[in-house]
Amino acid sequence: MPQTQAQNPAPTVPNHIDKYNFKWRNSMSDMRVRFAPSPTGYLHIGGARTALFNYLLARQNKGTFILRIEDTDVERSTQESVDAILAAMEWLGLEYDEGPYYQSERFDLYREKIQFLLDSGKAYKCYCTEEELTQKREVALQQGAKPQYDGTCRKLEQERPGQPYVVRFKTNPAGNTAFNDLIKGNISFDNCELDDMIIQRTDGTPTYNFVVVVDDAEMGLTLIVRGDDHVNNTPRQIQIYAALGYAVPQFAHVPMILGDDKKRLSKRHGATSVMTYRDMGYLPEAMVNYLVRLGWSYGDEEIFSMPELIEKFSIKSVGRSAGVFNPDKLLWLNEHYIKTGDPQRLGALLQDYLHSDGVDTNADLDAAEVVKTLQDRSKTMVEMAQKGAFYYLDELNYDQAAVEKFITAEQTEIFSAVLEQFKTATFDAEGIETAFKQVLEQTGLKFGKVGQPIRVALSGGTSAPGIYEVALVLGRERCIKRLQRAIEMCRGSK
RNA sequence: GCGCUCUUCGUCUAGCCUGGUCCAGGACACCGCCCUUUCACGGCGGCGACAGGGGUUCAAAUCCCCUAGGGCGUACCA
Repeated sequence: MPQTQAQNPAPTVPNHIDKYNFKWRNSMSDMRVRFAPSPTGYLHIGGARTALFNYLLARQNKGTFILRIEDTDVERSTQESVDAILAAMEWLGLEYDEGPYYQSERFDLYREKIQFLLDSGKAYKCYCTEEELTQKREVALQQGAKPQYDGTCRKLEQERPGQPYVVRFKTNPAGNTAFNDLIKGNISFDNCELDDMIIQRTDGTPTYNFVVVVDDAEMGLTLIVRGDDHVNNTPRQIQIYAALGYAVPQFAHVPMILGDDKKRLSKRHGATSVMTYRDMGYLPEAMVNYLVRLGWSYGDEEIFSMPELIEKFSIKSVGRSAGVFNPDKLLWLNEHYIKTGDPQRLGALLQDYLHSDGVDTNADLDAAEVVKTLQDRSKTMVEMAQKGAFYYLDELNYDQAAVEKFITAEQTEIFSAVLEQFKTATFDAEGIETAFKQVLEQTGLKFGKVGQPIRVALSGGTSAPGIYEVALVLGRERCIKRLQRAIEMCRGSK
């Protein structure tokens, strides 16, 4: 871990207000950024976007992207959540350079820093009980006053050995604390709005607002990009940086993502877990593209590959207002990436989705060719699997209505004619087309008459890729088998 | 309540800093037409916004003020 403590010199950055002689980090060079999720659930849309922005910035500036797991709340943190977050980041292609660091493994460091604050009179022990505090808060709220800690223990003359306590940070009550947010601009808070926050719980564990400062500083972070639900925490964190003698990094607070009712995005708005989008057949590049465009833009451009993003992304072009998550646009992007994706790669993916549907893909079919016939017709990989299952199925799931209409005694002639042609035709695009032309000549029918019955015979339903394509991908053997089956079915019908 | 902050089509946004080129551009969605062997793809077109009110100015989406609405925070959660 780099030693970054306290040697940061002059705040030459004009961006920064430097009222209290805080030491500001002063450049974007050697950029170090981080994503610091707390492992209390899966990686959600909002977290993924924050991670993505950090990743992009790190790559663009040839900096370092650090992953840190904020698991100081031992009660709510789980290993499953860590695994889920790691898996989601990997899926999205957000590779980190350092970490994951676990805060739960760094308690010694935090304890040391808290002791330092205690020793230097910048923090104090507070013996107020939780009940007392909530009561005071309620009273204050009722009287229309600020629900702040009243500082009872701040003035305590001596310690009370044996009595449980929390440690509070002694906030500077005078003046104000300001910072220049790279997204939101200058933000200033009157210090009287800040109360003495708890930095160590009764059980001895440190709290978020404290450890986040220690870690961000100790890990040498130059820029903090995080959700704007943290802007209110920033002034108190800045005071801690100062008290600990750390240089203050730059901040960029990313606006929240809202649901369609303009409320903070949550489960009741539908899927918010990144990984469930994979399960629903979304491609990671679609998710990345969607996420980055939510709150950021680059002229009129909509489509961005990861390399393009690394080149074009800019924190300056990130909007200041919250954005509504729009599943339709995500779907459209997914459709786009499926349409333009590499058939080979999509073919491999398709097999996985097929397997999830219980379809055996051990047939001698070229998955890439299968994909090519379905790319223009599928918005998701799940949809592609549904539409493409018929290629692999030995026993087709016939659409009843289609069968009653198109696989009847009077179609037998068509099936037989095509069957005969297929037996001898050259089985390539041209050969198949010729075979059909022959049939049309023989029977004197128009393609419209022949097409649907054959489509149903080969695919089981009335909606499928073009007949020539289907026949070609299926290959002679399967086509013949399916046509024979259709003829049998015709006999069975009246 | 208090604090911070935000406000251009239903949604994501361009434009705002450096007023005129904006009776506001793009994208998704929606609607219509065309293409078509099914289903799709695609092409073309349409609908649709400067939150409201004052001011400054020859001229305001762009500058100033007020109002309204939204989001976040106000935890021994992160």
